[in-house]
This record gives sequence, C-alpha cells and structure tokens, in this order.
Amino acid sequence: MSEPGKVSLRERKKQQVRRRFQRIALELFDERGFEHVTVDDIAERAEISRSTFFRYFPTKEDVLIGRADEHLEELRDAFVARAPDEPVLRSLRHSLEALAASYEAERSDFVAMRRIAQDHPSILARGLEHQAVWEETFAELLADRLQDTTGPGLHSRVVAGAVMAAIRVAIDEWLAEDGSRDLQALIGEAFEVLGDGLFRALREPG
Amino acid sequence: MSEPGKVSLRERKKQQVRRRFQRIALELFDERGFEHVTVDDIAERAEISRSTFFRYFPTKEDVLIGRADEHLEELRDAFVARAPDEPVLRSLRHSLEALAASYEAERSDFVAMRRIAQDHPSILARGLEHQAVWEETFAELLADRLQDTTGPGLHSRVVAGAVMAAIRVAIDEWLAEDGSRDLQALIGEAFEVLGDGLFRALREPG
DNA sequence: TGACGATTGATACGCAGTTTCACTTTCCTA
DNA sequence: TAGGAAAGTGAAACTGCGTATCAATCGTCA
Repeated sequence: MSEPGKVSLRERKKQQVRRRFQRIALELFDERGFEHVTVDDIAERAEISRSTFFRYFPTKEDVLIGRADEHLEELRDAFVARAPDEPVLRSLRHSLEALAASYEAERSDFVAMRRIAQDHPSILARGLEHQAVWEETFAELLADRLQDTTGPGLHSRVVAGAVMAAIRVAIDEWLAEDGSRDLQALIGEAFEVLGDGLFRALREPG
Repeated sequence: MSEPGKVSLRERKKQQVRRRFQRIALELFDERGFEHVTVDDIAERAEISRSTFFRYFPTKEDVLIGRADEHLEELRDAFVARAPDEPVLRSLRHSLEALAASYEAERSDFVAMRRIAQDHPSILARGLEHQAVWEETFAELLADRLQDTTGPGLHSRVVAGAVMAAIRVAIDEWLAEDGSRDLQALIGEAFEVLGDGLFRALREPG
C-alpha cells in the first residue's frame, strides 16, 4: 500500500497509538468533563491497556498538551534562521507566522482544550508549565542576540516573559472569539501593545 | 491570660493550626524533599490528623503557597488608593513597594519554596496558577484605569501579562542571588526593561 | 527462521484527595 | 451558667493517579 520509507513499522505504530490516545481522550473529556474520565476509561475505549497509556504520557493531563514541544522546535529553528541584525521582536514575530498557520489548522482541538482548562485549574497550570519552557527558550534566544554573553539575565528574561504574555493573550483571545479574527493579526496587535502601549503606559497618565 | 479582643478563640486556633502545618511541612520538605514526605508524615509531626490537613489545604502543594492571596489583596488596595491620573505602571510600581517589604521579611521561606519548586514541576505549576490569578487582577485594575469599559481586552491583558512577567523575573533573580540586592531595586529594574528596553527591542537592531 | 531487543498487558502497591459519621470544643442565648 | 447549636476534629473506607515488576508478544535483523 505504502512504501516503507525511512520510518520503521515500530515508529509508525507508536505514533498511531499516541494519536489514538490523544484523540479519544479529547473525545471523552469533551463528553463528560476531564475529571469524570478515568485513565481506565480512555484505555478501554482505545482498546490499549492502562499501563501503555502511562508509557506514552507521564500524567493524565499530558495527553491534552498535544504537540507543544514540536511547535517550540519549529519556532526556534525559524528564529535562528532570521538575519541577526534584525530587531529581536521582529524576528520573533516573523518566526511566529509559520506557527500561527499550524495553529489555525488545529483550532478546534485548541478550543476544546481551552474549554477544559477553564474548568480545571490543574490543567491550566500544566499549560503554564509548558509556557515556562517556551519562555526560557525565548530568553536564551534573546540573550544570544543581545549583549548577554553570560546567559539570560534580568533583561532578556523580562523581555521573554513579556513576549510570552503577548503570545498567550493573543492565542486566548483568538480562541475566545469564534474564529472571526485570525491568529496572526492578533499576535501582531499584541506585539504592538508591547512596543508602544507599554511605553505609553509607563509615561502617560491614565 | 489575654483579652479576647475582636478575634474569637476559634479564629485564633485556626490560624495557629494553619501556620503549624505550613511550618512543619516546609521543615519536612526541606529535610527529605517534597515527594518523600507524605501528608501523613506532616500530620504526624504536627500532631494533627490527616483529615484536618485537608480541611486547611485543598492539596499537599497548597501548604507551600503561603499567604499569596493576602498579599494580592494588599496590593489591590494599595493600587486603587493611588491617584487615578498617575501613569498606570507607576501606580503599580509604587503599590509593589509595601509588598516588597513583606517579601524581604519572609525571604528564607521563599528561598526554600523556590528550591523545592525547581525540582518539582507540579509545584512550579501551582505557583504559576496563582500568578495567573494575579495577572487577571492586574488586567481588571488596568482596564478600570484605561479606556476598556467593557472589561479587560487584549490591551489590558497584554500589559498585565508583561507586568506579571517583570515581577516574576525580579523575584526570581532576587531569590537566585544570595540576598545581595534588594527586591525593590530589582523590580524597578525589571519595570525599566518593560518601558524602555522593550521599546528598543522592537525598533533597534540586535 | 531464529534470536534478540523493544513494546505490551496484568497485577499489585503507595499515596493524594474525598466522603461519611461519630465525637469534641467553642459559642451563644435563655 | 447550663444546655443546645454550630464549628472543628479524627477515624475509616473508598476512588483513582502514577509506579514497579514480570511474563508474554511483536518487530527487527542476521
């Protein structure tokens, strides 16, 4: 049916199992709510054992997180490919374009995840934990670009945190409104606040 | 022995029990590491039953969080007391002064918490969850001050997120270095990055 | 094909967090 | 100040997450 390619059967099966768990978990969470679905329930519907579930995902919450790690890799690669004399925030913003496209394609999954996270602080927390990893990566990328030769200092870390906040808010607004505005534009708007609005917020009354 | 005052005996006992749990938990976590301490261990050393522990703290992790909620209340009150025509970031920064003093007094506890959080992502996540609450509060305060009459929009939320990031990084740097620099100064520096450095990061090469 | 390594499933266990109920302590009022 | 209401405590049983172990099965490669 399909040529074997370079990916082994084992590897393909692993991917299948992983996606199967994710798809079915999201289905069940959506049907009954996160906490009324046990890992046994997921395993049963997936027809794969509970033991195996925990080999793929360290916790029940992680099955929700999706491909965040891969996305971060993408983003990092895009960033280091940008011209090093470009303003850092512009580099970042351009690097986010490809990512925004990926996200648009998976929007419905994100919406489901967001709804679940709203009712369950522990899941929100898990998402924030991943964002902390992103933020640290940003800080390293920024430190490389700026003068911080001794790793990320306060400066890089604050900028990274602010950028992460902008992205987070943009994504959240994008998921909150019902698809009327595109993510790329919202990210642009959020970055504008960062560069301009903050400056004004510090200096001007209001 | 002591005049009853306005606080009932019940209320005082509750505070005592709460503090006792927190103190002993921190001791034990420090001795053995968070995950090698069971709630039973804490209850046993505190000579208060496990049941009671869960009446005071919803989870084992929460015993670590301390008085974050009270601090947020303080901060909110300080902010709304500022002149409404002052630049918002300056209002916030001034409101943070009293808070920084409280934190300085509890520094050793924060250091212990930070060390524990570094090894245990779930605790880090719990901390971030609290920060999300702070951030939302900031967003509301900002929305009141700015034009957002219909609740916090993208603008207020991005600014709030950036501010939260600045505070978080400042506190973390403060805890990382061994007490040589004072928190108030680090917060000032972080805010400076927000107002000035970000502006430059957006416009200038580097 | 046969042997080896990786993956899976079954079982048992420790511990977090919930629930229920009986018991004790504090508070309030007659 | 006695006695009942209300709040707080402790014991025990239960659910479900996450871990460890081991035998059985599957994919790989010679």
